[in-house]
Amino acid sequence: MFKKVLIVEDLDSIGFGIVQMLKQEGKIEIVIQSQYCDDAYLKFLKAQKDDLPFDLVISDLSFKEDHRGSKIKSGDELIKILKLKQPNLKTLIYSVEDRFIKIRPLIEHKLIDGYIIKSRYGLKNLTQAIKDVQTGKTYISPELLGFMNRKEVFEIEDYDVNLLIHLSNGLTQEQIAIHFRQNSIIPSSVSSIEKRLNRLKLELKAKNAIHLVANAKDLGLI
Amino acid sequence: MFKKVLIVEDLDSIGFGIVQMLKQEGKIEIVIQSQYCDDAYLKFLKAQKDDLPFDLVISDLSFKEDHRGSKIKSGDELIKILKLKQPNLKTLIYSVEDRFIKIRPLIEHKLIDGYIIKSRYGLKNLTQAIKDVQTGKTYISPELLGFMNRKEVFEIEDYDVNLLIHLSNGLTQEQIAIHFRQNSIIPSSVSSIEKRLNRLKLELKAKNAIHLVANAKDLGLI
DNA sequence: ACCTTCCTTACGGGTAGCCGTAAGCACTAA
DNA sequence: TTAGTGCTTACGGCTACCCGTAAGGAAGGT
Repeated sequence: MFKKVLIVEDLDSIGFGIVQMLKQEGKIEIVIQSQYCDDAYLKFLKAQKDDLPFDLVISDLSFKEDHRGSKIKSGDELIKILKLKQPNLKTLIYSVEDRFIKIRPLIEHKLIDGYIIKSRYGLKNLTQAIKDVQTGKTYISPELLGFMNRKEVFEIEDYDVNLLIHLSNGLTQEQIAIHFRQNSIIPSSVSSIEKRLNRLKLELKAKNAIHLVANAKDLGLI
Repeated sequence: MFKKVLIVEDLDSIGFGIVQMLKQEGKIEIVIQSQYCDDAYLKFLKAQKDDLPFDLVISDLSFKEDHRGSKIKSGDELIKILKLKQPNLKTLIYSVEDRFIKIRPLIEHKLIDGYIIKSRYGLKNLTQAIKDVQTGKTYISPELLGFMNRKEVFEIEDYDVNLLIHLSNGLTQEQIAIHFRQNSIIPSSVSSIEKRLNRLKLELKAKNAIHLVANAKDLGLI
């Protein structure tokens, strides 16, 4: 049974909802809440130092920037750091993000013990996830299970994403080639860039460059 | 003082958070919750029929589709219908949407009595909004106030949005022209389409068509 | 009627992108 | 060494797009 849980969630309505729910369930002794990744990190260190470490962290993925700039920008970054400090820590992500392309790396790299999509029944799924993780299992939201077995490995590398970003910023292929050459990114020739874009158009089923960038944005690639 | 409030919010964690908060405040007698626009509409009609109508509706803007298809797709649609049924109804939108281009029409058309952005302090703002609306005022989230006075009227019409959507779907200007001609949308010539796109590129500060579509997507125009 | 203005449309020259072909180069296996 | 493979690069023809110019037409004012 988890004793001490850290909730990291920027939106107060959701954080409040989770905390209230956990309190009503009444199974977890200490529930601490934080609205900033950096603040969560400090609370985590403090707890370790006081010899009262957390045994579960539930975090959102993306956090709005505000006047307090945060050094840690996202939930997966935060968890990566926390796991380094305390490898036996259990971690859950609770996020509206439902694009599998964003979620898959988190699961495959065994960064997290569960991924719950914030949905109509997200809270219910979250309580189930907590139970599963307690018994050593991994929890994946039911919406995602259908994707888990398909491997259709989108062979999209950082290079491709980089290329698409430059394209979406209005650079011509020529300009991208020059930029790549200046920054020693290979391949850098216009010809190779064309070739890459062709492959991407095939993979993302795009008719032309505009369509390609639009699809990449919809998928959350860029 | 509001007696009966309807909360329309698909994500259970948020709906739960709002309801718990209102209960703790203890100023509203009846709080009813719904996770679907269609269901909310039915509950609303039922309340009218029973002569116990709602006097405030707090709704999200966008709702995830799920196995139950909903006829009413968004919070603003819902509110539009409810206001027809009961013109004195007070309405608030509570949403993560913070792009002013999406929010402005709701405010300008006097569709809503307040807009609260779900943020770190969204719940606090929501309670303030409820108070303001009770006294006949309109509430706008502080994040938006800076934009309210600027009018820099983006002269972007449905025609332009339509055009951008076709473009983002990979149609060539030629194909769009043919489509427009077939559907009696004017102007329909390639030349006019080029001219429109030029104007849009100026307004959205885009270097080329790819950049234009990317910017339009970021702004939430398409 | 005539002119002005605004919008739509047409056309033509220059440019970026698309597509196929092929040369250059590194690495591997026979 | 030689042949084969895979990746990068170069080039040329074709298409789509970009941009300026100008003709045609509708609406409104004098």
